[in-house]
Amino acid sequence: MLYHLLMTNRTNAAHKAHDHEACIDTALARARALCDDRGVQLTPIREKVLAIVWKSHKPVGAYEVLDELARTHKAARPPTVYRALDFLIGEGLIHKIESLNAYLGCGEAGVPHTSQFLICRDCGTAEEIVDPALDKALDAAARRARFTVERKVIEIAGLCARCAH
Amino acid sequence: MLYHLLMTNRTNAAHKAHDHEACIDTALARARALCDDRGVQLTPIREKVLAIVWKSHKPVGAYEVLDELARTHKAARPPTVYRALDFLIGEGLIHKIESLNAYLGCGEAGVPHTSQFLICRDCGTAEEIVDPALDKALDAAARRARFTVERKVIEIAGLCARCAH
DNA sequence: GGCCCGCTGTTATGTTGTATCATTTGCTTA
DNA sequence: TAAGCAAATGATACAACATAACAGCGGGCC
Repeated sequence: MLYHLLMTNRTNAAHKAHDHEACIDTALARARALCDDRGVQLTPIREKVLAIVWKSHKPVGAYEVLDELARTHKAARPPTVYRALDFLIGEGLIHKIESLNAYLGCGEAGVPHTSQFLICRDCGTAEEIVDPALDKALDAAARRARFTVERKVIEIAGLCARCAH
Repeated sequence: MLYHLLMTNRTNAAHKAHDHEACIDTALARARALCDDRGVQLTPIREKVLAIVWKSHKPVGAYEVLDELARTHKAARPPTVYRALDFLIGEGLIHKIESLNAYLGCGEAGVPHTSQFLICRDCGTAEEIVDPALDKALDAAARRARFTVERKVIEIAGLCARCAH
């Protein structure tokens, strides 16, 4: 079941012209399943925030999430959003894009991985890629420096294939 | 001359217990030489900001720079600092550490390179490393995605060799 | 002199993120 | 059932990071 969801999502993410409704639904279903497995609460607010982040494949700012959330949840304030984002990051359901101070749905939720991001400055989309060779090279470099890795931020900015034409 | 400076600095940067006064002096001398070559102005404000960033091997926040700068330059305001930082980044004399919203002197100024950063969460120091293999792996990953790279952010957080003991 | 250009001064504001304490909710346990 | 507890949310205030916009100044150039 989880495997199926993963593959479905992966396929969608790989193509820009995809059924994004299905993309969101898949991500939410997977999130629900994961949280259920782990015994943590994907509360309505958290689920709504996750859905907002998944509205597109562009990283979304926290205050943009707040604006969206406030449409259905008048009491929403910055801490409401940041708590939900922190939870979602902690559960590996979204990533923070440090170079944009923005947040992006994780296309590999539930699968241990290190992501890299390709961020198009033209259309704003960010593609999450998982390249084990790159990850290994990074570990090797850290090891040479006797550095204990806890977190990796790899963000490549430029032009996506579509926008480079 | 430039080569000598580079090597001197590199040696210093590689050891934590180094003569940091010399480290700063070297960086400033190199910066002056580079700006002179390029016909751009390393004004007193810019040079002071560069010196402040080089005060340690820890990334420094813009407002920390501002506080320091204001000690000798009462008129300093946020734009003063951000303009200087932008200039220094543009000339490749400092780097911005995206995951910390902070700035770090570039140990390889004047040499075309892509840096990676090893940032210790314990002591706060950031080591700049240049690993061509890692860089190549990154380019290869981007190429596979038909992505045109313009900027790379590679920041590894964890524990440095000293702090991991 | 008159012009332009690069740099800095100055005021105000925009954007991103946290601290802190109060309240609610649902579960446990006596 | 009531007391107690933990997790989540509400609410207010503020801290930290960054930029917009316009004014003034000084040096080089015709």
